[in-house]
Amino acid sequence: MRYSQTLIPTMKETPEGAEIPSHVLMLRAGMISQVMAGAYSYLPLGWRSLRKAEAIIREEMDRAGAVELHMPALTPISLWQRSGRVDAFGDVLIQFKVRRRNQDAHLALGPTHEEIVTDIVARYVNSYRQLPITLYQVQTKFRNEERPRFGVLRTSEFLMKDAYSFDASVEGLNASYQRMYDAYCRIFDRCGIEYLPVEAESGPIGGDASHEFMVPAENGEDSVVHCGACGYAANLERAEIGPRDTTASTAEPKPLAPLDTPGASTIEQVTKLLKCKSTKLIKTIIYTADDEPIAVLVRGDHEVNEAKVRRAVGAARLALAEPDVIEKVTGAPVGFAGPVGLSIPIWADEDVRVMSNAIVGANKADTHLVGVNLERDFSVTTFADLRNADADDACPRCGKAMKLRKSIEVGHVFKLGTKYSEALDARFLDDQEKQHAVIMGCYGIGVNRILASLIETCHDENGIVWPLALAPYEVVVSPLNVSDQETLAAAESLYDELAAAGVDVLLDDRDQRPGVKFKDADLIGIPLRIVVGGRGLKNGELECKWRWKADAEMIPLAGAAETIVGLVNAEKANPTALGPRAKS
RNA sequence: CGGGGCGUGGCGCAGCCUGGCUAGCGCGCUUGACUGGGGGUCAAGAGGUCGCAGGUUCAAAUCCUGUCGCCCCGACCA
Repeated sequence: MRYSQTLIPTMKETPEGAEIPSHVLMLRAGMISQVMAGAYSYLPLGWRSLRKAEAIIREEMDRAGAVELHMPALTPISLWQRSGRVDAFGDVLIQFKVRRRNQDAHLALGPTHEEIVTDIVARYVNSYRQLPITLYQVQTKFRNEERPRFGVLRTSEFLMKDAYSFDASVEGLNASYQRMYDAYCRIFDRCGIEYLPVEAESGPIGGDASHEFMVPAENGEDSVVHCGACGYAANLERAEIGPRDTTASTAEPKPLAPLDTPGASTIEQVTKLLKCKSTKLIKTIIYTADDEPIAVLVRGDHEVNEAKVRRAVGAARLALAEPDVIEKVTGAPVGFAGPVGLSIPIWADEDVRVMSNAIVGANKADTHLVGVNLERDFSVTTFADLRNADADDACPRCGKAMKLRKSIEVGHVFKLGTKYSEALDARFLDDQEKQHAVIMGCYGIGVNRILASLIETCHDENGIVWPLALAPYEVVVSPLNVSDQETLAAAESLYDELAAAGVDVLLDDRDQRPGVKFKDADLIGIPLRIVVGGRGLKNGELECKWRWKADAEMIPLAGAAETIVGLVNAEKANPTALGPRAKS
């Protein structure tokens, strides 16, 4: 492509409103253009990169035996009603009515496609002989995000690769899941992304049923814990916590005493009022577990993990108790609950075991108790791991301290089970003529997020540093002075040869000063830059520079195309791009 | 949904508090000349309903009210 004939509106300045590197650089490099909050046009350069990511995904999906199809973004609301997800999605589901033959057709834009694909399988797959099968598509998804943000990272319309596996047995599901998991690793490896497959909350299926593929990045919206020693990684909802600090306090037990704390109903207010650390408080939260009230205790600086509580208690349903239940159980308004004198089951996180002279709610309005001690003042029904993991918690595998890392979720694999196949009647007959619901898995990749997370971790002060795999163009040929016939002719013939050899090459044929061309090439991050200038031509040489290297090297003009093709192929085969280390 | 910020040529900003000449500056753009290895110089230009609506005033980019849009923090996120 000739630079003069495409549209690459680079910007010297950062548009107002863009703050994180991927957003700033995608705008400045002329890759995207905002249409409204949460919706972007992909300009030619951005579109090329997006298509490269898509192509890698397709190749690896196909290699893993998945079959591509294409479903509509437009869907009937009835499908979502059948699965019960109209309510589950709430306002996130974009729905509307259109007039058709004087009737209202109630439609929704697909936020994901479990219902649609399951309906297809329900229609056409009836026998175990047709299983297993994995179907996938690359499709635009629509979600009415409460708050679109961070450029292309969270938008209301985005490109997603979604795959769905259908199996006749749990063993089959496990095999399909593993194939997708492996394919995901290959995809992100090929994209040059540094990623972490983490254990994720798996919902009712339990077990090893869900992994998220996370890219550690400062501006990520999610947090994962990661053990640098053994590699254990999990999202906060899922992370187990290793051995706790069991050193009992040596402090002399103080007498139990009430204290007036008017209006202080939150941990923050209490710590401010009493000028104490939140680690001295015991947070008492009343839940209803299958409609029975229970109290859950965690240290003041910790957060209750509802999934852990639900599993520990063995409840099907767990919810924060309604205010009237809390008042009935504790005798106090919300914010003053405490374990002393409670008559409902008390579940406590392990860390509560070693607390002494704690501060708790007094089960009385505007009052807290100080000098509270386990056994003497209250007892706990059961101790368990009930809280979210945090930085410096011990790794459950090796016991070393874990780190908390902000991350971007780029992929998610999930064993679904029969939730949708049952709701939408996707059943098959086994070889005994017995009918079963098809067992499903679903696997998503945010294509836009691949680009954003790559840029987020691979840029320097001059711009994007693309790996060859995702770069919109692999090579840019820059004649420094296009009004010099010799320079232009040399650049054009090199450009023709490279293009003929199948290299994605951009010819910067603009009548611009060298500085402008260099700055733009760096900003848009083309991996290999070939400079055709009078200085080199005199010696029969071209300058050749990788975006991620500090220095250029000279190559002979004669046979330059072959040399460059060789360099590109070598880089493709064995990437040396600095990756995240290029970060400024 | 709670909190905060911003809307002024294509882009980035100043002006607003304390109302008053023809609304400025940088970048970009057009034309010409010079220049030609890291966003060059000179000259001449084009381009703005100051987000929108209403109000106050002799007079509104500036003050008041409403409204729309965008961004950030938090809550939420199959």
